[in-house]
Amino acid sequence: MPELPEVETIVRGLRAPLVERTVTNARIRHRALYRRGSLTLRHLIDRKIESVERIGKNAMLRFSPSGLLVINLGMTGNLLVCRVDESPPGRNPKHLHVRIGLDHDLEIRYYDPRRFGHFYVAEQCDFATELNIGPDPFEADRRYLRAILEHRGAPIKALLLDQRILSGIGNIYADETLYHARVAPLNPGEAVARRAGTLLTSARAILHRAIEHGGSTLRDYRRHDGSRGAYQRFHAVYGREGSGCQRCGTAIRKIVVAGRGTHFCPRCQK
DNA sequence: AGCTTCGCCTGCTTGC
DNA sequence: TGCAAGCAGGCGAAGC
Repeated sequence: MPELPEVETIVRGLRAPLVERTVTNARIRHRALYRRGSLTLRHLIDRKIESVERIGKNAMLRFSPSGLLVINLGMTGNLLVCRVDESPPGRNPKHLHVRIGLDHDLEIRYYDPRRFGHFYVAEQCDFATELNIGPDPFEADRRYLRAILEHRGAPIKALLLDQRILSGIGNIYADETLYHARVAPLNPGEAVARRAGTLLTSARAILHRAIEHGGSTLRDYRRHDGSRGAYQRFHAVYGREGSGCQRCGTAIRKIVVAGRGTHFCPRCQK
């Protein structure tokens, strides 16, 4: 489940091999991989990759003279760059859904077992309205978050997962952020609005440290070169139900919030 | 409008 | 051992 740290890691790895490359051809196996309103990948042929960026949990390529490609990796999406005739180890060809041919005999490959990912091609795009991407925790400030939380009654866990409010946080880092901030996941937004600054500080600390470790690899996620992230070793609550809280020893509990498995310490998160 | 639930999708785990 | 059911969840759509 690639979240901000995983996508940031992938994007950093793809930048050097991709910038200045020109698209020569493109094949996509399922039209359903396009997000609603997207142009086709063919629109990008003969355009040159100008930059490789991260927007929330999405990888984005900007092209010259114009155009952009936003890739959402869903839960199990994988991006890599390789030679056209190469078959990377550990990747099942039946999950290869998109190939974008480049000059220098390179190509971008998109593997995705569950096909929850989406491609979006456009000349330009308003991320907030067209793609539901708000500021990420490094861009947002305390006042912004507080103003939104103040009049929301949904559990803070659900609000942290809402990409329109803050982008980049998924299930793992929502739980880790709430633990770090000592905020209980079922607290309504309005009840924790005062703690918006703490939440942002915690999110940044968690995300920053995860990026330093190349993200978390649970099963499918791999870095652009096929290696695994290491941050899963530092998870304080995610996937640790039943074991002791690192701060107080109380057993970590797992409940369902907003349809997601939610892990927290019932004693030190209030 | 805000909140919750559902469905997409398939590999892995669990239970009989 | 083998098979079916259950579980995982990002995100958009539907329902309330």
